[in-house]
Amino acid sequence: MVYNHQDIEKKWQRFWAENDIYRTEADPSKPKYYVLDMFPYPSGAGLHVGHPLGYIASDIVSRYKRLKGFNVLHPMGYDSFGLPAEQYAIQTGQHPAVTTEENINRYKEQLDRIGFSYDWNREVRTSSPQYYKWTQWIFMQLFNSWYNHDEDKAESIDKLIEIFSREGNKKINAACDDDIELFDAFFWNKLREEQKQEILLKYRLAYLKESTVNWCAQLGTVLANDEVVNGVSERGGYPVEQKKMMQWSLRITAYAERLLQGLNEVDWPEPLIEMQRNWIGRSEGAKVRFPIPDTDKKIEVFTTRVDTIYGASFLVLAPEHEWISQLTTISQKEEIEAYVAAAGKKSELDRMADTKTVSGAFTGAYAEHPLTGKRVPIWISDYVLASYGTGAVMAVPSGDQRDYLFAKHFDLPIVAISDAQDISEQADDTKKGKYINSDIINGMSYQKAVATLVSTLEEKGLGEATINYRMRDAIFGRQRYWGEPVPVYFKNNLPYLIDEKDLPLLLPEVDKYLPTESGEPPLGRAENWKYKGEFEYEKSTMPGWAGSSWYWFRYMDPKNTESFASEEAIKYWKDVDLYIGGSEHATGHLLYSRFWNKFLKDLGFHNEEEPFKKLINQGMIQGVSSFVYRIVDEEGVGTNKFVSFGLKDQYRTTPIHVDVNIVHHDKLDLEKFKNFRPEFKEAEFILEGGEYICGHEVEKMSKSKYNVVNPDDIIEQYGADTLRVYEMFLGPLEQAKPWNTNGIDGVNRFLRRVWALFHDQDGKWAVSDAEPTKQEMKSLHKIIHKVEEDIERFSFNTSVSAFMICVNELTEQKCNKRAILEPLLVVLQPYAPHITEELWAKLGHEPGTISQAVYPVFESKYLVEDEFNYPVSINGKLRTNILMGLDWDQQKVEETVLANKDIVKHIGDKKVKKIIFVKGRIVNLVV
RNA sequence: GCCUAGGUGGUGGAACUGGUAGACACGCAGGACUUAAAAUCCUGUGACCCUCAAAGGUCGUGCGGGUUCGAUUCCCGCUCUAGGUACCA
Repeated sequence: MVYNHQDIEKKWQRFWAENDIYRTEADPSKPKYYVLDMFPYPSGAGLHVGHPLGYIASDIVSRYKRLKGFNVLHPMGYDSFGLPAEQYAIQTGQHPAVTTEENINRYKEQLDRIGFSYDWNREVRTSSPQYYKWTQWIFMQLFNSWYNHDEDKAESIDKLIEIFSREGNKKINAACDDDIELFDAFFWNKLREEQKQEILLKYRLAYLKESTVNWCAQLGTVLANDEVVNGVSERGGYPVEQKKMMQWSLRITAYAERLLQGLNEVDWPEPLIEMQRNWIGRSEGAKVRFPIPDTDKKIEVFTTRVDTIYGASFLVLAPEHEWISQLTTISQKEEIEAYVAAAGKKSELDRMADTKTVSGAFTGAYAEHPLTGKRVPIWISDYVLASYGTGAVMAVPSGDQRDYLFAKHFDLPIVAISDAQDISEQADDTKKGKYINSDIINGMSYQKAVATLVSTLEEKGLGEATINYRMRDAIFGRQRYWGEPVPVYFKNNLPYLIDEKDLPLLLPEVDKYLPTESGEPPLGRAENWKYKGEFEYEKSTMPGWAGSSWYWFRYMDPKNTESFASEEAIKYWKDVDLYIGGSEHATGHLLYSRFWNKFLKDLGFHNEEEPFKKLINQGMIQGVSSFVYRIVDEEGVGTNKFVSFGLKDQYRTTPIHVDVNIVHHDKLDLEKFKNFRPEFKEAEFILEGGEYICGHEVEKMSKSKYNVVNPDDIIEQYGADTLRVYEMFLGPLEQAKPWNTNGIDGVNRFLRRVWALFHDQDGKWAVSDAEPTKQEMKSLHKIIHKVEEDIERFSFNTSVSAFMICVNELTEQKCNKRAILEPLLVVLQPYAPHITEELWAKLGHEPGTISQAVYPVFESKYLVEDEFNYPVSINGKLRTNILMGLDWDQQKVEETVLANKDIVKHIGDKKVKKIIFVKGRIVNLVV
């Protein structure tokens, strides 16, 4: 019987589903292992061959860990709220829920064909009310919490109210809005309910505030910082402008320090950790206040170089700074207003593109230098960003290149502050040398100067050491339809949570998915949509990342109606041991998830500071586009003649993308090409060696480039097992690589050889119960050891190679012995589950047990000692070229060889060709 | 500019803590089976030199140095590629 992948794979996939083979239950008698894939957004295009790469890797790890006796949680679900379904709904009127359902079904079908070991009983969909009920519920907890910096955790808002009514807010060290005013208990207790709510809103972790947001007019919504890339929207690439709006935000900045510290305890790729560090952007420095004479105002600046304070010859405010209009003198009013208006009109993109030209305007006002008391002019310029620090800087032209250019341009004083500085051509930010022109720190070194200045400023009440973070609070509202409704209603213009009993707050039906005529979000179209028939609901919905910020908890207990996951389930499954997904989520999903995880920990729902202990970024699989070369006539018009790649230089040609599915090994299938597009029906070809050879190029996989390879086609032709093994064989998991099918035949051949081991030349089942030879045992144990080692370090490509070697060796030895083949199937099962299931069942085992049961293959009794261990090199460390990885007694071997230096001819059964000595030590044995 | 990762045959890639560089696979060449093709199997395959052959030699992991008995691996400088990030004070 030949290996028929189509029948075998269908048969086992059905068997697994019908018998619920991969069902997982919490089982305290077994150690748990949680393997998570970043769940997909089910787009209309379906899966291409790049998507399953990470899923295959995680599936291999899952199956392997099961074999090792772990209780493995390996779920899959859908991040099913999102823009494309809504855009489609706007165009067609089709409800996004319908589109989403269809797409999910298609995804499920495609995923099932690859043979994953997901427990589909645990599937989650972020857009289902049973799921988003709990997303809303977590939002309510955020609304009901504040961040206590003294305890370094989130606490209930009730506790805050209690403190307010007892002693006001003077002793509170909270994460809050920066316009807080201090009050005592007496003041608080006298306030009306609305006034209290207004103040509390400034402390809540989910809060509503007038803030500058990234507004994308084309998408009709605001975007979070991580959703804006290079000044345009991440989705669609539309322009984004700054706009002031009342917006829901999450106070993620309260967690900045913990988010940073947590990075030290996770096992993540270094680039990703670095990205998050940069995004959080911690910088140590000082806040310094420059008083404005004749007022009680002080301009606060943030600087990382207080030591240069004596070189501060002017202040610069961002054009958006809120005091500008008050500061500006009458004579400067016109100029300033013109500048502010011009800066406001500039898009983020323009502002970034033009960093060379120096521009700015003088307000006419002066501040007082906090240490020298000298008059310091106040300027505005767009090189100062409103969103960073305090939106104002003290300009030190001698130490900062931007300040230097500004000073040169507007002829402002440049004061050297160190004797080691060279400021003739440009600013010099050296910390070396002795300070000059710097009064109290003259002659000091950097460290001492900073300490002296900070204490002096603190004494005067004009500054203090501080830590500034680049990260901003996360804008949480979206003016969209297809997202979770925010469980909030308004009374007297103030937000209140709906009753927990009323969760989930269902997404209402609307007639169209567009904003209302009055500019309200689509939910404004819902008729009679009022809380208790009376109060207006919040009309914006949650952003795409809301549902994905806690989903790994839901998999632990997906059907729970009492809580987001039961205490027992969380206690057992704890956290994600291995998380596999793309690096594009570095500053979005992965940051927000860590934030929600820490928040839920603070509330006592679990005990893990970090949700994802180990994380792997699978590399992107790019497409390889194929080209045919159409001959162009004198006028430059394309003919219907196509010339093969090697001969194209003899003609005038234009390259045309051709569907990669009709090209194999760069050779074009001429008949299929003629049917590719009607215009090619009568195509003629100039061949080389009887073949038409195509050119190729690596590009991103996309429909328009005809280079999308669909896993279904590969599975149809070669089978899911081949696809799985081949994707692993392609190269290191974390590396980006182009898809090509050039090597797939080799992998397919390997699987057929596995099949052939169990059959004789006529294709009849032929497995013997004979005792294996030492040679055969050696081949087997090499692979067992190698697979274990490779999976532990996520080096899947090398174990595929090892499998090939193993099968070649066994084939050569004509080994058809059960004692060898049975364990071989077990270790191969994670990579190729279908073919191994089939052979496993034929060996007389209960179907399904291979992927379910713990098999003692990895236990030591299967590892035979000593006799397989041959040293190859001896020098403190061992290399085993003959046998991979098995331990051997180094000292013993070394002693033996040294004692018999002249007569050693064999080690084990290997002939020693050469003993290499260096300085009397054996460095290497050539065998 | 800054941060991070990387540069190995015709190709994808091995070489895990410094120890025979190029495993495994693709491709290519030759052969077997076949009327023929496909499939399958066998042999060869880094470059160069030498040899009828066996054998042997030299060079070789982006470039230039260094440490070492020995470097793809460690150190210094440069260069190129990919990803991230940027008036962040």
